[in-house]
Order: sequence, then structure tokens, then C-alpha cells
Amino acid sequence: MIQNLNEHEREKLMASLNKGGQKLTPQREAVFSVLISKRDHPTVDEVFQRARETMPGMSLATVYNCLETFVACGLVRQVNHEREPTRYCPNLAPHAHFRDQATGRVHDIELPPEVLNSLRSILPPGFNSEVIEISFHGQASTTEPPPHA
Amino acid sequence: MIQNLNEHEREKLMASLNKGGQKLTPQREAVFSVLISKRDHPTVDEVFQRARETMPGMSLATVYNCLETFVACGLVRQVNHEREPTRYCPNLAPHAHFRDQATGRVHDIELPPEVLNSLRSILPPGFNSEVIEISFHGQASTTEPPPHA
DNA sequence: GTGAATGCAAAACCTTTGCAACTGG
DNA sequence: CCAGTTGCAAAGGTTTTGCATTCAC
Repeated sequence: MIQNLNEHEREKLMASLNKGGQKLTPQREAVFSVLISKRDHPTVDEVFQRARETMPGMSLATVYNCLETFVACGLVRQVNHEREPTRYCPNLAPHAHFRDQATGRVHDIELPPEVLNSLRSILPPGFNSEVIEISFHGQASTTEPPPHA
Repeated sequence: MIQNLNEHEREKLMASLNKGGQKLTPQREAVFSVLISKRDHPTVDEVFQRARETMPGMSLATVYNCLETFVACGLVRQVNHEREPTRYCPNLAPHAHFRDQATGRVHDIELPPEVLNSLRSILPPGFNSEVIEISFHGQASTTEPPPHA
């Protein structure tokens, strides 16, 4: 079930939207609420279905709009895997993703700074990158999320 | 321009196809030739355009078919980035990809074994992965491919 | 009040599928 | 010969776009 945003979460949403010159709408609140109440990397359609539970009139295009806005504001990250529908992740800390090939589920994997640094070090001179995406693909012997998540 | 396969390349193609119980067709030769004569990670459509130069009658669906077959045989790898069209890479050595946000071009980045191992080590118990995808996203101050490629 | 956001539908885009005709081993 | 491959066209699923209406500030 989807909860309303608590005060702190609402503050964070409003602050990020204001910084980007964006408005706080009920739809954006609902979508953001969906994302943080269950951090299971939902697809657009999954967000749509869940958001409709609390806001039946919302349209799919609006979900796309909201998510695009959040990405632009740095509130959430997109997770793409192969050609499957884009998933959305509110975890802003550096991390990798693990995709269970049996279930399709995506888990966050903690990424220690030293591993991130060793990755950065493989770039030859002249190649500058701020964004690194790391995704594992395999099978998990547990359906539990990894320890830290 | 697209060259014909040399003897060694043709052998390799035939061997891999045979191993997978697949036939060697002129279309597959043409597509494979496109991939190895310019290793710039072409999209399906780019492969299609280039292959048509030597084989005007070839259809887009056949390009999809050929590439799918090659992936299944382990001859090439798919490279997906965001929601852009899938690209194809004949470099089978472990490596990362760098996508230049200005040009859209994708470069191979060498991935030393120790970096690969340190990455593997971040998986918690119960998570087993054979496939790791690493992609950098940023700007290159050169249009030259990285040193090793 | 006003520019931005929403909702709806249609379009765009890449990819897959169905099927008849053909062909490689 | 014949299972597998091709070519064509149509369908599929996700995402984007156009535009009139509504709304947040």
C-alpha cells in the first residue's frame, strides 16, 4: 500500500522541485510516494498501477512526465537492463544493480568507494566520466534483498 | 567499405555456427563482415545499411535474425545504453564501454582482471553472476579510440 | 493571471512475429 | 530432401508528442 509522504520526504521533494524551477503537484507527490514506499525498482507501468490506487484519475503520460522530472532534478535514477522497460530507483548513493534472471527483480548492491575508484582508474587519458553504470546479471539463491538495502 | 571475410575469419564464423547447429548463409557472412570490418558498435539499422552495400536484397528482419544468432553463438555481444537502439560488439574480451554523450559513439575500455575481480567481490553471498556490464557515460576530449582498441 | 502540468489519444520508434518461398548441407 | 533461413508485411510494446483543459504559484 502507498503511504502519504511524511514531512521530511515532502520537504525533500519540494526542495528538489523548487531548485529545478518545478511545481509541486498532487500527481508528483503520488508518484514520489510510490517510489519511496516500496524501493523495488518499479517500471513506469508498475508505478502507474500503484499510483492509481490512491489517485484513480492519473494518466500514464503524467507518470512518464513525473519520472522524467524527478530524473532531471536528481531525485531518482533510471535503471535500464537490456531492452526491458526502464525501472526507477530512489537510491542516490553509489551502487550497482543485480538483476535476477529468474524473477527479473533488480536489487541494489553496495559499491565501496575503493571499488568505484579502481573502476574510474581504468579510463584512459582524455576520457572523462561522471556516470558509471554497473549491472550484474545472474541468479540469486535468495529472494531476500541484499544485507544493506 | 565492407570487405569479404578472410580465410581465418570465415573459419571462425563457420566453426561457431556449426557448434550451434546453424547454417552458413551469405547473409550471415555479410553481417559478420560488417561487424568485424568496422568495430564501431553499429546499431541494427547501421548494420543493415552497410550490409546492403554488398547485398542489396537483404531485409532488416534478416539482420535482426543474424545478429540474434551471433549472440546465441557467442560471436558478438549486445551493448545497450539507456533506451537507445541496441549496438553490437565483436570484441569478446572482458571490457567496459564508454559512451561519449556528445557524439553517441561507444568505445571499448580495457578491463584489467584485478578490477573485474574487485567488482565480483562486492556481491553478497547468495548472488551469483557471470555477466557484468560496465558502462561509463561522459565526454571524451578526443575522437580517437582508446589506446588498446 | 499565466506559464506549466495534466489527460487523452495518436504517433513514433525499435523489435518481434507470421507465413510463404527459398536454400544450404 | 527438408529443417532452417529469408523477405515482406503486419503487429507488438514502450515511450513520445500534440493539444485542449486545468492548475499551482
